[in-house]
Amino acid sequence: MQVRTRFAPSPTGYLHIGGARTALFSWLFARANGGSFVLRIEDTDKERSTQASVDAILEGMEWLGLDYDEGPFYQTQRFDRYNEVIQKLLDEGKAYRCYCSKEELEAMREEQVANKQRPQYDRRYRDFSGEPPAGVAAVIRFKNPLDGAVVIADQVLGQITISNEELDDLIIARSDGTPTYNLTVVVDDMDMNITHVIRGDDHINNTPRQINLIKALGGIPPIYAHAPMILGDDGKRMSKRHGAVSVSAYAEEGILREAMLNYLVRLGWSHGDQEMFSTAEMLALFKLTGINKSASTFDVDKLHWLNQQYLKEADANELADDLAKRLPEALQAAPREMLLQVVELQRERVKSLSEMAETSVLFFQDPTAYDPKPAKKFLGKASLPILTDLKERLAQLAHWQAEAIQGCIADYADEKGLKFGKVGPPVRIAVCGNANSPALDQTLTTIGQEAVVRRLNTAISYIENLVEPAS
RNA sequence: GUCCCCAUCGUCUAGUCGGCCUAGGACAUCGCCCUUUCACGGCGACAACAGGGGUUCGAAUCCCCUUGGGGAUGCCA
Repeated sequence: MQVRTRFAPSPTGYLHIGGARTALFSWLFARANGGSFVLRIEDTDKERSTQASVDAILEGMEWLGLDYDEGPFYQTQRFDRYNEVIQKLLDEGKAYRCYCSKEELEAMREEQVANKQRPQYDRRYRDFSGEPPAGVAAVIRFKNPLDGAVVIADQVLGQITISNEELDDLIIARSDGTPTYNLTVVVDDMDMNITHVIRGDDHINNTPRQINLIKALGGIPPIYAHAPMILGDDGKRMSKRHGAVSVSAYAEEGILREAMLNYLVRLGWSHGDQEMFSTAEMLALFKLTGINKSASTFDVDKLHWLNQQYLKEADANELADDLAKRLPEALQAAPREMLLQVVELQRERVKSLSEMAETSVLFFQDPTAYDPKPAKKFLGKASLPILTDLKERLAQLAHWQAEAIQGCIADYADEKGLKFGKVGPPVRIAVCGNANSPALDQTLTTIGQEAVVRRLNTAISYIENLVEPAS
């Protein structure tokens, strides 16, 4: 059997973490089994669907590298087909028109809740044959079986049984004639020959309705696999409240694609104790049975850790390209060689590319201010002779290389009977503006002799102009 | 309220059909080491089988109940 999976988002927002993981699972399962992966946009809710959301979802998928073999199909372009199916159901007596208004249904629900009954449409029009009320636009409802039960053989949750008594006659076409979700999913999954439906377990409750619908249409239900939800750090369903939940926000932050995929795949799925998975490994190891049953919580710290791991391994040229783009505009023309050096110095020190860009400005631009705390400590009158002497020596260094620079500073410290810890920090603050920069010798090497000397001069005049505090 | 699902460290999880689990790994946190800073790295510490009943020679693993959490209960998907 040719495996066919699908990802079927509704375009009512960006591609969020949960959706991305569902897509990843579907994609992995299709690819791992030599099957096809279909993308379908479920845009039947015209009120909430937007083109911007479609674009955002497509972009997110592309960034993640989740390529699809067919689609994107848009449900709004398949209304003729849905109407055909609805008509067929009507003709066969498997569906009927219901003339209840939204207000009536609302009142019915309220009364049932007040009487501690389960809210359910009372099927008053199920066998109606009289004269329909005038001026009411009907909805079309599916005649759900009245007894028996639906059994779902879920690939991750196991067997789930739901009594038909719990299910009411769901609306398959709105009063304006447009089809609703449960109908369109069923028609599409059948028409597109979907064999495995992998989706979030918030859909578990829809599954028995859909199975009943499929059976009424003479189809064979696909195999279902409901992945647990991803929750925010407060245990609630992920939403904007929890900070960045869109995949593209992480792309912007400078999370590597590989890190994102790795994080996503480990959220609710595991293979023993293994933490790191390349895409190839995921494809080789992914199985639906490895998916967890319980919901998991999104943890951005672990994502960042993973990102750092991938940053260490990433291609230097690609990182340099990205770094240049993220630098302030005036600095983007920095020499390639220098960008590559900066990447090497920074890749182990940062958790994201945006952080790398922020902390790398100092290589390309003289400090515009000194970090107050370390400046107060190391850029005082006491440092003046050190900086002045070192500036002279560094300016005369014939070979501007890390080893020579290191030797120059160390020799100076030796001669003066100073510890390196007395000499290094003032130079660091003077040149970098702050106290947390990469190894001093390599940093100076990368910044370049001319700029270093210039920066030391600036720091020297800064100190000379300091108003000596009354002591 | 009703229905469905879930339940191991703060978080992600390991835990092949009950014994090798005085519960392992990773992130986070905290120490120590490395180090001119910050990181990286190394070593170590802290930290969990929700509770109660069973079944069994033996249960984190099986059953039941309770509790807790999530989802659904839409002319949203």
